[in-house]
Amino acid sequence: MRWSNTFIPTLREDPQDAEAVSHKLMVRAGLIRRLTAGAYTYLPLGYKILRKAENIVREEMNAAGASELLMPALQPVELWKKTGRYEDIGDVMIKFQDRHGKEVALGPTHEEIITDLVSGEIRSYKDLPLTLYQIQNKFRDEVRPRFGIVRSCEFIMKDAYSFDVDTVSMEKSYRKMYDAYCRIFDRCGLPYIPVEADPGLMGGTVSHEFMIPTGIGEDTIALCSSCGYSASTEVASCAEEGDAPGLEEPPGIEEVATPGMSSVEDVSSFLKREAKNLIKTLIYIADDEPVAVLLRGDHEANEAKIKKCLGVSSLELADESGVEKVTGGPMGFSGPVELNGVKKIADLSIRSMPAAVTGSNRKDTHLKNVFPGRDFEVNEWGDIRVITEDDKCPRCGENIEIKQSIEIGHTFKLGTKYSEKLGAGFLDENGKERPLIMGCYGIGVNRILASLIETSHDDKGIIWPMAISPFEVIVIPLKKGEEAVEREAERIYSELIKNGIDAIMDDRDKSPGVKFKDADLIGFPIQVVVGKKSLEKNKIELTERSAGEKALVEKEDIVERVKDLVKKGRKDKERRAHV
RNA sequence: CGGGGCGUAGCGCAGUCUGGCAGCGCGCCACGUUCGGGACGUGGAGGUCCUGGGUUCAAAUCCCAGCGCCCCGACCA
Repeated sequence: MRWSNTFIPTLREDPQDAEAVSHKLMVRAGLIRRLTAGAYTYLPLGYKILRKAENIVREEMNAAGASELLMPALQPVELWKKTGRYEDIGDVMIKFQDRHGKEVALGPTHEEIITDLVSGEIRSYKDLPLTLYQIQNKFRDEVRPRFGIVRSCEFIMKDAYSFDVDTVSMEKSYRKMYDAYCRIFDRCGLPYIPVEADPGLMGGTVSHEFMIPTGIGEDTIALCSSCGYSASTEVASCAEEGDAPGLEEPPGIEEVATPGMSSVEDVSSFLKREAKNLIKTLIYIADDEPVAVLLRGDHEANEAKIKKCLGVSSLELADESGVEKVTGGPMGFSGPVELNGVKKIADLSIRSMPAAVTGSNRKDTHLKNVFPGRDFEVNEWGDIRVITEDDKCPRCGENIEIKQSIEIGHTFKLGTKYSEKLGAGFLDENGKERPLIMGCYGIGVNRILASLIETSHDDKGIIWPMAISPFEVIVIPLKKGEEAVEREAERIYSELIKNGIDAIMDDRDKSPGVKFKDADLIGFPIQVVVGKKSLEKNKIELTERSAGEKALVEKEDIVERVKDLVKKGRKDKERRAHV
């Protein structure tokens, strides 16, 4: 490819609407442009990288025994109604009516569609196991798209689905996909961490997220460097706090005036008590029943854990009027003391709290010296909070780290959630009808690009690994019109192409500075610079983007040297791939 | 949906407080000189100042309404 023949609009300055490094660099390097919030055009260079990432995914999926197919993005909503996810997914699914008045949707994911397909085609245990996948644009009407292509409303997902006769066999299929994911992310050069996660709306019992720790992303994970424990903060369990220090003569409850102090922050600074000495009381509506959730002031509710603990499917914070109805007092002054007729669920950390501060269920008043057990009873104790940096590792007790991450893949053991509802069964050896046991596996293909840039860049720009770079080599003749320089650059370029190396020729009539800056910004792994001065000494300059050091190479050797470097770069990925 | 910020040439921004000729840098076009880390000179093109309404002799600037984008939160497969 010649630069002058393609379209690589690089920018000197950061776009004003980007905050995340990957977003800024993708726009500056001429990889993407935004059309509207959450929808991006992939320019030629960006699209080329995307296809390279797709191909790695495709190769590993095929190697793991999965078969590629392509389902329509356009889907009837009936199937979603059958599984009950029509309601669950709500406005995230983009829906509209076709000309016949039929309600259709743009697929946010394809469990319903593939299960419906398979239900009509799979009859016998002899057809199983089976794993199918596709790489396709998905549509989700996100509440808040952000970080460029990290969370967009239209994005590219590899979604795979496995079908098995029983859970033992499903575990094998799951493991194959899990291992394939590790190989894919290895080959992409991504520092991924698989963590235990919450299956959420997808259903099933167990799921794993593949996370890339970065400065951005919407997920946080808890990591233990001593034992290797890793889990999404959605599920990471919190160790119970120690026993309450036995006070000789516990002081009695005391009322204090707290005019206008309705937040934990207000109350703690007003009363000069640390947030961790406060008990906050959140009123939730769980499956239409009000529940009081008690947490330490400095802790955050983990709604997934609360749901599990209560065994409910819906959980929503009560609004102002709901709080008043339940507690008799205004929002911001709720407390567990004398709060009757409502179920109270408390985090384990509450148990050992001495002389806590709580709301009184009356306006502008709080209570001091409240002791759990003595001053109020709790219906249910549980681990219902989000893990914090102050917590210890739930496995080994050492310190843990909380890291913001990009979720790049997610694997689920679905079980029979979809197959039962959609009638996807098979006949076993005994002629008995049984539901298919399913798993599903997603990779955000565009997130591979964003994650790579987040984890691999410097102040000059992107540093691509050989496997995902838009081109493996850029050839830069320093001066347009200088015959010897141009002739030599052309020779090297055509030799590289002949040798199957993915090279680009910067044939623009631009100053050397511009060419260097652009090459660094885009981040081609290898730069071959042909200049008059070194050419007079029969030398060509060779730079590896990751190291940044220039080397002078005899011009007779340059093609071989580049070939070696490219091969080595490609080999690295293969070696990692087969560990 | 709540909080904050932004919207002026292709891109990045100043001008808005205090109303009075539409500006700067980069990029772009032409010519010339240049050519090893974002060259220089000369000349030039390019505007719905987000949209609509209002106030005023006069609005990018003040007022009202709306739209779009970004960040934080809520939400999330």
